[in-house]
Amino acid sequence: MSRWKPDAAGRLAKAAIELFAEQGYEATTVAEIAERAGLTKRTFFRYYADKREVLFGGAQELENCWLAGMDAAPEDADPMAVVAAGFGPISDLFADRHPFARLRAGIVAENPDLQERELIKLHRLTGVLQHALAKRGVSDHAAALAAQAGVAVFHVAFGRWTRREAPTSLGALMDDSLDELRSVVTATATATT
Amino acid sequence: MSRWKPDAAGRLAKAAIELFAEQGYEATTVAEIAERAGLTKRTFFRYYADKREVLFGGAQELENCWLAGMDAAPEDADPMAVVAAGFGPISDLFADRHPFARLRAGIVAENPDLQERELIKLHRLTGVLQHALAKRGVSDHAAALAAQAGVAVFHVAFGRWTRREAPTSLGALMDDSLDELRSVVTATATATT
DNA sequence: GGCTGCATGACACCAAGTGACATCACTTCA
DNA sequence: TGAAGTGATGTCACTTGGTGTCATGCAGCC
Repeated sequence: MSRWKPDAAGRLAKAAIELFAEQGYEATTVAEIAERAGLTKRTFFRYYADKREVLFGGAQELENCWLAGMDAAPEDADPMAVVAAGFGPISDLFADRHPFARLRAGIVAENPDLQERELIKLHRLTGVLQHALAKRGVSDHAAALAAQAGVAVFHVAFGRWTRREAPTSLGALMDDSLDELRSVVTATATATT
Repeated sequence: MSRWKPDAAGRLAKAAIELFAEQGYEATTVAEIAERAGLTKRTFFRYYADKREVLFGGAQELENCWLAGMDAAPEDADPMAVVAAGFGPISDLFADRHPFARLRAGIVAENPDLQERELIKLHRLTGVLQHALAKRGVSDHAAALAAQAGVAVFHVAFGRWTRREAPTSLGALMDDSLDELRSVVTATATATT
């Protein structure tokens, strides 16, 4: 019918973000999003399983990127170092997406449903990292803890990154957060008993 | 119009569980649930915010119960002991609900949406416990860790409890899980570095 | 009796999501 | 060159979750 247009998924995501930012998540309808993208509601659902998912398309990419980074870590690295080996690639992945991430974070922050979905994504990510560590021969407990810690560090750093107007390096923020975590944990360890 | 019937919420929950068990969660419609309870779809949504919520009505009760148990802990108890002080009351709370819990667990296990919701509930619960600990003067880090650990112990023990056909004591299972956690953590601590 | 408050029913409505089929552009191959 | 195939999209009808609104019946109360 109408001429073919490239990157339908991308156009849908862009339209969605814009509309969510303009009118709020709940107030915008999937049909509106599709219309702004020059497509149809039906087509929207061919690219995204549900309305929320349009904001979480990056999750898979993040996962792959992190895993790839971990694969590149030396065989004998300790678990936390393996996890941290993903920080660099992740930083690169998001390097040019600061404006998008900022907008997105604001939208998610205002809707409980979206926060639910984000929580799930982080949870799944943790599971994936844990599994990857386990396949490297890391013990179950250590893998679980390192994965938890890694995702927590990413989450904190990413939050700080999106809250800044001027885009700093996400990688630096992740390194900082990891340092903080280390000092907190060791401090607790000394103070306990 | 029709004669007044008591415990509408309870009847809805009962009808829902039955139907979910018979036909699956997705395959049963809110209208069906309401009809079996002798009510209307509209009335269902007056008692439960959404279809999933009918399976999570106990969350608030659990939360209150746990907090009450923690309140009863001695002023100078260490954080983990405070959290564990809720185990007794929780065990009592669920004492006569084993069949229900068993059915419910089976249903939740088969539907991703319901698992999402359960994850959120646990997450919220963690936050509440953490806050309660903080109000007692526990440091933020310790509160976060103790809350996480407590909820994890509850989750594991509850899973084991529901998987048993004969209802054992939930309290005993929680105590066991806590012991396991302790040994795992100390073992890791010694084995590390 | 009449008033008030509460739980519910009845009804219309919106938006998310899906299934089935048509259509258009583009490719391939005889 | 043209028929057949393929992939992305449109069209349309439909189900279901969820809500707003108003009517109705039952209770207690003065």
